[in-house]
Amino acid sequence: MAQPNSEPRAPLSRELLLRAAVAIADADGLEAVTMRRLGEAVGAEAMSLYHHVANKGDLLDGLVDLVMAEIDELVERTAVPDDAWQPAMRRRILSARDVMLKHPWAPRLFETRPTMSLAVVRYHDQLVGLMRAGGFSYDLAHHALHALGSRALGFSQELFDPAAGAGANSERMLRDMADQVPHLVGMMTEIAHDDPGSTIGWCDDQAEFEFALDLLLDGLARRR
Amino acid sequence: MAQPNSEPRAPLSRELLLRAAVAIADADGLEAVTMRRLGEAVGAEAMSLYHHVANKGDLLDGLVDLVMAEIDELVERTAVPDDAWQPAMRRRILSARDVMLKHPWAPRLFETRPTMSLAVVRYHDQLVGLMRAGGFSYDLAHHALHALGSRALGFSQELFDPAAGAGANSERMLRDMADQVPHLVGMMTEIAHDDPGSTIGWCDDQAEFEFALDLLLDGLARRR
DNA sequence: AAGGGAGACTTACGCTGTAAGGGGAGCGGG
DNA sequence: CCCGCTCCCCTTACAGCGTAAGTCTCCCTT
Repeated sequence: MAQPNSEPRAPLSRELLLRAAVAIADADGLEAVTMRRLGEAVGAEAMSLYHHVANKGDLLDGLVDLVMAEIDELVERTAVPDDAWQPAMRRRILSARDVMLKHPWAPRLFETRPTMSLAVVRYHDQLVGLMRAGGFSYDLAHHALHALGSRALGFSQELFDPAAGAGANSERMLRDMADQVPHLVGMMTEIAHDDPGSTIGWCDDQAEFEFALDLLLDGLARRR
Repeated sequence: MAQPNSEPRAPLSRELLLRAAVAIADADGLEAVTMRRLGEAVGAEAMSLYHHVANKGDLLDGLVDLVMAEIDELVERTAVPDDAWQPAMRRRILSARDVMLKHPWAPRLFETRPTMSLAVVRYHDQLVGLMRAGGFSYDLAHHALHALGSRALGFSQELFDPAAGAGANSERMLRDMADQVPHLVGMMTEIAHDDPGSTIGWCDDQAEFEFALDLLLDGLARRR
């Protein structure tokens, strides 16, 4: 008997924990990432994890860094080096968005973390670098970061998400309170009429995101 | 002895609970609003609160409605009825921002709530109404809501908040990693040089918010 | 072979939201 | 007049959270 233990018992490193945590978050959401559940996923007890991460905050910070690395990787893979500043920023931000869409829990995580990781700071630094190369003053680049806000990282909290309203009956719900929100009902029915295919999911998030992004970038181009 | 109980024992209504919860959140943050702490604040046990709110989610929804009511009240008080759409929206959104600044926990609460309250829907409806009156198509108004995102409600998550980084040494921290983020260091030092008064709090959040808002509104005006 | 440290384990504490059931005051009907 | 019903508020308890503290068991080094 070469293996006295029936369990192979993987070596249990910080990397392993982070990847397992991503898997849990992707599958069941960020709130499902608990120390006990993570321990179970890697075949260990909750307290054993503390030999590889300082505490839960450290683990979450590790997740942020992992997501940022994924963004960097995607940016590098799609890089066309000598773009003008505007398409370059656009590409970078849309790459970030692609990664965020793969990890729906990431936006909330980024917003919740009390400190900003070095990876996030470096990401913004690179955006400022693009703008500087495009002739921006530091002052305008500074304004630009604030104008973009979370959109710079590829997301903007969708407060106005009709799909969140109990699924398929949200359209009906809106119609029921037609007297209370006449303009929204008008807006929804008209837009749904133009594109009768999808009444739920009646707006294309990707297109909306790009519209808003271009609105901002165009405005900045005009002020440059 | 007219009062057999030494404690006056207020009647303990939903309104009372909500107001006490706001007080706790204003004082110690949203995470301090627990059922036990709230019970203590109103002189009752935690479980007694469930006679007036369905559960904690219901309580938080009540807080959202309370904040929205405060916004509506402020908008009504500062209303100058027949503005053009752009200053009207600007005023409305900046009123919302004023309320959010009074309740720093509100943005996170709004983003965290799984469903959108009627009050929030009505707020957006009124924005669409303003845009319609200003000649917007429903399609453009729809784009506009997405472009504004959380800014429509007076906040935009400040991911890039230097004050969050351990207070007064964040400038020094940035300088220490100058080789890693050269553009940010350049930006910070130049802007701090222009206004040597405040190195921490070196950017005026209100001005930045208004810059971004106007960037968006101007862009929409041009596309109208 | 002995010593030591790394990495896993067990136990326990205080915190959370809330399910379940007990008790007393006020009030309406026989 | 008094019984019983209905509100409120109470106490108790449970499962789950992050994690402090202490213990055991290998394996590597000297």
